[in-house]
Amino acid sequence: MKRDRIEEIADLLDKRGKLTLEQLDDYFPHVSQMTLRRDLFQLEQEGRIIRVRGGAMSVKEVQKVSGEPYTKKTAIQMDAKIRIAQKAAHLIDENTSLFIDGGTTAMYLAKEMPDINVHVFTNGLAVAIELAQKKNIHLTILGGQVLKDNLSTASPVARSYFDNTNFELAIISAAAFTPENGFSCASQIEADLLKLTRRKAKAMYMMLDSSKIGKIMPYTFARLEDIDVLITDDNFPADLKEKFTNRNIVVM
Amino acid sequence: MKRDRIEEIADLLDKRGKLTLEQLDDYFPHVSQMTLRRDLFQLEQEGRIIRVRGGAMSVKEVQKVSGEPYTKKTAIQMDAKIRIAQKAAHLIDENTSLFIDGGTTAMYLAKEMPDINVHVFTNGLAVAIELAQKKNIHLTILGGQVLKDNLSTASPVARSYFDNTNFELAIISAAAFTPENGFSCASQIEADLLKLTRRKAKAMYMMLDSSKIGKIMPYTFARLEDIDVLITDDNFPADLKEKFTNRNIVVM
DNA sequence: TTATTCCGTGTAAGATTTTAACACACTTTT
DNA sequence: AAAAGTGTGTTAAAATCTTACACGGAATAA
Repeated sequence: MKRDRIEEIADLLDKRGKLTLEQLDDYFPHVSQMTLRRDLFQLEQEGRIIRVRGGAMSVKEVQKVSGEPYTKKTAIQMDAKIRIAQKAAHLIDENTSLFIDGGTTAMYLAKEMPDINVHVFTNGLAVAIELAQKKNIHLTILGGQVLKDNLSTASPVARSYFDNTNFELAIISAAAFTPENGFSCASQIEADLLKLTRRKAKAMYMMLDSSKIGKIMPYTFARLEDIDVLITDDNFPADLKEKFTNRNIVVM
Repeated sequence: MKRDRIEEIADLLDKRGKLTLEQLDDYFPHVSQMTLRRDLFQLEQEGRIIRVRGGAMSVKEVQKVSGEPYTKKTAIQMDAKIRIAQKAAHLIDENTSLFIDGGTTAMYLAKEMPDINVHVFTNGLAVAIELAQKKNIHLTILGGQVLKDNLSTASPVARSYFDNTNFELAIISAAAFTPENGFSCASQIEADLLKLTRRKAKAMYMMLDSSKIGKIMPYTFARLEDIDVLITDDNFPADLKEKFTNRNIVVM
């Protein structure tokens, strides 16, 4: 009842970005402004909206605007990445141990992750911050030098972490992909880490939005056949999809 | 003139997250509220802040992860902590290497840090995110299990990082202090890290707001005489101050 | 130089929005 | 059945914001 209305308000705000109390009143003619105010107050407490004079706006909306290098990046292909992240989140089973990389797609995955009992290793600061909010997720961040452009860590020392840890699954993303050059990224040290990850993990899922296809970055860390599942969006080319399915790689 | 003030307001908001008009008025006593309002309006036009009832908040603040327990904590004694952080920031020289812990005071220090060429080691996620915004700061984060309540990392493996690194200075904060029990914190693993830090660093500066005095936490990691400089606020008791200065510890 | 315009600012009244306090109906607990 | 709790509406008061106008100084034009 009350909760339904609050969720509806949250939805509206996420869609419209910003609403005045008057507009809200039009949507909900059967309750008073005061009630709507109280709903907004509650949503504010939950950190989902910001109340501004005259009404409220969605936090998500604000997060879209952005100015910084990293946050800027998150705007590109955001919708596709969120959808990919949602698919990936469904693939994660309880009581497992997995690695997630530090890219922007991974950050969306972190947001979409169910709050279940899993152990996550990551080299992404933003990923870690997101996951830290989930009560049931055990979280370990790999140390090392912080790469400022993507807020991930990379360090030869990371290897020492891996010596004593195990995980079944690695869910990672690449900055670029071509069938010839495989999955590549911008930094050598990151490529090293991901290669190492490939060896440690029993399975590797790759998140790749279609904008990455055809691009080449300096350091290849995996080839087409190295992965087990490819998670992508609807614009993924059909002919390329065949190349994966021919090798028994699940494309979804 | 006008632009300077506007930029200063933007800076303040980025650091403090949110300010009321009254607080702004305290910062800028020589101009009227109306002028500040107009400044805020302009910053809003530029998309850098959001005006909320009573004042404004930084867009960057919103873009950070919202609603986590950590941000709540930051409200306690915020003003004192910021002042302490400002003092500490002035003590940092260019071309040095230092360790900063992961507490909330440390996060304010990170915000106040000048963007100079230094190498910073930290075990704080929030600290790292802040410092990552500064172009000239080399940043290394210690890996390990993430403690969700204070967004810092702790791990026995952190030791392996320290084996190959050196820093002149450690600037840390404590959760509690009494003359008898020294500086203490809530987690054993964190205490271990800080003890180790003490041994690695040539000098140790302690940031301690006066609300911590008289409290005792389970794990002591340093005694009164272990530190070189104590950075605190104006409410620091005079008799206690003497105990430090008697041992040639600078209190500021 | 002098006049004119523009810009940034201050003041204050008026409009708007928000809060606080109380009342009421309805549900759940004791 | 009483008591406590929850969700809601109404209203007045408080807080905040906007609007309109005035003023001084700097820049520009005559």
